[in-house]
Amino acid sequence: MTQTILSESQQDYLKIVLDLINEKKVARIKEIARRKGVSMPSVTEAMRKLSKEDFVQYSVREFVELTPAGETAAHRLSSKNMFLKNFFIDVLGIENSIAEKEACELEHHLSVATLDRLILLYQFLSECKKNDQLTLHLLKNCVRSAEGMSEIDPECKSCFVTSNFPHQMGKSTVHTLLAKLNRGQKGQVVMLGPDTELRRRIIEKGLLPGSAFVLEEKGDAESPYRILSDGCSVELDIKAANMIEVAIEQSN
Amino acid sequence: MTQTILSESQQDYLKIVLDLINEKKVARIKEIARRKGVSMPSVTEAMRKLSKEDFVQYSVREFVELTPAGETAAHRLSSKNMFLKNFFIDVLGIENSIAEKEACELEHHLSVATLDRLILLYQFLSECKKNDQLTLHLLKNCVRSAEGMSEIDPECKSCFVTSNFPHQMGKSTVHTLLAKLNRGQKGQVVMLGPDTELRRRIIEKGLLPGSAFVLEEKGDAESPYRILSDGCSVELDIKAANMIEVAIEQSN
DNA sequence: TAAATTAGTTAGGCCTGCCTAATTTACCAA
DNA sequence: TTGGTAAATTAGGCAGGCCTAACTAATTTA
Repeated sequence: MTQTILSESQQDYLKIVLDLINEKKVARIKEIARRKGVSMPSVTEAMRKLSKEDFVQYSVREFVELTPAGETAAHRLSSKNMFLKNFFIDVLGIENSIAEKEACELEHHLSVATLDRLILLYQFLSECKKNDQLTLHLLKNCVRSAEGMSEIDPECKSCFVTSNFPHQMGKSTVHTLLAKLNRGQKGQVVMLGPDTELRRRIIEKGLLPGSAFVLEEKGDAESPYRILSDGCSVELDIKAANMIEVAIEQSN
Repeated sequence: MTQTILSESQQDYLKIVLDLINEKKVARIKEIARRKGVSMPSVTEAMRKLSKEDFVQYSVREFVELTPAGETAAHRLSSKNMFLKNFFIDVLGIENSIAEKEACELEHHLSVATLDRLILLYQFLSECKKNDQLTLHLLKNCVRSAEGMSEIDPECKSCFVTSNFPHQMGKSTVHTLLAKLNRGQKGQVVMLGPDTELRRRIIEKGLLPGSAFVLEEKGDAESPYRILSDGCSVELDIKAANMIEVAIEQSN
């Protein structure tokens, strides 16, 4: 596996292409240029280069498509971005549009090790939600409010964590393990389990708390689970699938 | 004030120069090159450019010095770096050398707004230390340990926050406000107060939790406090000085 | 004090990632 | 079927931040 190193800019291109394909089915040079804020010739050039290194499939005057390698890279970046943004909004209480910008700035520079720890912190606060409202109130007041530090706001209703999750958005959900889902079921990752080694492998595949997905193929001891997240296919062995807590919509 | 924008690389150079001046009194081309991992001609060129824009004072074959503008920029970056590193180590439990590298990666891309929130989070955990050991234990177990998530380690002795502070390093300290110190006293910033506007101004000056300093000039309603931190002079009005909690060594 | 060593500079190049201007292609509509 | 228009490409340039090779200045050291 020749690990070609993608520059930040190249990764951005891949992410934009992925987004466009998910949103509009096809990725055109012009739209890529618009989103990246560069001129069309710059995009043409970049696509040519990415296609030479086999991250996109592209020939003159055709739509841009992602190769599996490109999809992997794009998805990785994209999910990091999503998580960071949620972290900033949910934990640090940063305003949406700023959080978005900040996430784009930082996504390239955050190592998996650190990301892992941030995820754990995020998960810790999720746990607190269940049994330690007081601490959360305090945290909210400290971190979020302008005049923090001393008073508790008893009116604090919104929660810190997972506010972008479906169950925070008016839908009623239940939690279960990914391994228990059936083919075709949709869900959203809530929590990754404790095994560090395994957790990192999952993180590297771009499956982070907040990732929405559909189960495409239910695996077993032999064959892997295959899920579709962000338009990208991700394979997980059963051990990993048993370590991922997910939220699914209540079926009643 | 013509806000010349410094590139990342240029900021790095300034920080390295500051470090060298603090450590070895003078900054030589060769040593800058070594630390930055570039060749000497690259440094010469960079210094020439920085000197043209008045961030360093430099003429051929002489030592490099920082101008006030350069010092400000360097100090800002440097303190951001220190804080991030501490945050990674103390809160996220990341291993020292990785934390250091990660801090260097991220320091350029973290906005003051986000930095502010991270500082508040850090301070929140400091507060917890006083009255909520249980939550900290949980957090420690969740975020730091490999097998997190479920068990509480009753043996957890080290604390999360401020472990790089003098009082964590075997020295006995007391906390007070910066405004109350006398000229010549040394201290370390522990906490910034609640006023967001003011707090940001302080953060922008590079005075963050963890910053060590000496009070050079005690101010009053008229004249500012002047402190020396990291070899850089920082001025604060009395309002700011009253908002900064510091640790000083016990004088007994 | 002359040779050797080390630090720093000059000159010339390279690569990335952009740009503008001019041209080509593709498609749509009359 | 023929313009017209929009999308994309080609060509040529530029700046930042690096590099190597060759040279010069300053400092040892013998």
